[in-house]
Amino acid sequence: MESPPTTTSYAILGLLALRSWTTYELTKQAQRSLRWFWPRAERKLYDEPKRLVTAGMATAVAAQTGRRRSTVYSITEVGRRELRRWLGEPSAPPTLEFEGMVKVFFADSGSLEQLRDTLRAIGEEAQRRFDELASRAVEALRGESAFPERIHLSHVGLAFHLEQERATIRWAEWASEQAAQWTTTADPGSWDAAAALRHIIAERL
Amino acid sequence: MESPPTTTSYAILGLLALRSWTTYELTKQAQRSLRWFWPRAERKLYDEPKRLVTAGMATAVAAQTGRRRSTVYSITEVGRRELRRWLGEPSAPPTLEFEGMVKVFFADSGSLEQLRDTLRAIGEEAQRRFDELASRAVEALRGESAFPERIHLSHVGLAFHLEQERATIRWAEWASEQAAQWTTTADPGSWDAAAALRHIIAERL
DNA sequence: CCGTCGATACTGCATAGGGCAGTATCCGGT
DNA sequence: ACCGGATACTGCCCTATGCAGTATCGACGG
Repeated sequence: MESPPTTTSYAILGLLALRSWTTYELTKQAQRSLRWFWPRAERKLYDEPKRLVTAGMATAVAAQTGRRRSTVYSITEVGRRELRRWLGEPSAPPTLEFEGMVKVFFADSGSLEQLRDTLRAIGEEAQRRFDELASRAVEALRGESAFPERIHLSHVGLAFHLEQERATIRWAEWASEQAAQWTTTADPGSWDAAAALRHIIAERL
Repeated sequence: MESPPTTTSYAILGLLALRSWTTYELTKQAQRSLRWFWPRAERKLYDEPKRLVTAGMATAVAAQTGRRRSTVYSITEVGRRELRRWLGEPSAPPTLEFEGMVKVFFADSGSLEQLRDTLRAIGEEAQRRFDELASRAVEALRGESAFPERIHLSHVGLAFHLEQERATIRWAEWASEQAAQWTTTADPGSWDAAAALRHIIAERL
């Protein structure tokens, strides 16, 4: 690895610390767990383990299923040490990419109907994600987790994401109610901005 | 523009729909407003308006301050139409990149102290962002906004982000309390996973 | 026994995006 | 006359995404 390891490198390294995986398994696992807080395209997850091997943080063992080759990656002692060290480093602030919110923010270039649809879609998507997380939680309660010895860590993660999605669902409902009082997207009419804002600020702290 | 416009293209187009800007002003404005839901590096914001011009959605006018050149970009009628059309299209689901959460998720490869520090840093960062958003809200209440006719839209956005940060602050506190009960990062000891999870699920819905 | 389909197991390529360094100029204050 | 901060960008290298393409394997149906 000529260039220094990225957060993605350490995310993959973290998965290798749990057990050895083929790249294919690694991509599936990343979809299941990492997706929520470190989403990466499958394509990238095929490159990253190779970099870890170059850096001495992982080893690759070629496997065979009939004529089909596959590669099993495992963490090395160097890798464990590096991972441990990284866990003590300061983190980059979280970043959110939210296309729906871009549409809400520029809603005055479109119609009230478009805004309503955007808000509904945001709420529905959040509900879908909430349900997925909730069913993951229920599975864990039934002991159907892949790493039962790690449920304390997946629980705190789950709690965060459930909170986020729930906040989004409630916000989308509130925003729809507000927008319903507007004359057009560019003119809120008699809608009381100050009252709405006071409500927002009072609600928290 | 040979390749089709991206969400970033439309985000810039949205800003141009408000008024004309030099690229420099555009980057500052994007830092202020778009950063919260569509963060992009300054570098990218210098390229994007050129693409809009190529696509016929904006025009560039060269300006001069003494010997220093600058470019003022404005939206075209085609641009307004395109923006309006885009507002009616379905959006990509939101994605979150949260390095701190990667560290929490893999905390069992490190020490309890590292986990405590990570959770504290997450909470502090969320508090900082909350304060920044809150002061933005207070400015708006005092009528110090750059686009007073658009406060209804910035308010709904502000409400969302305040909610998110507040949820993060509360979660970081809760997670710290949970972690304080664990023996090590790999062993929660007598900590009751099921109780914690029921608490999480009961809390919402 | 053969075809198909979904899962496994990748690679190449074009483009978007990030981060950092570098190059200027302008303006206000000391 | 000089300095520092704001204005106004560009080049370069690397990360990351998305999509298409190439195979093989195993199960199931006809």
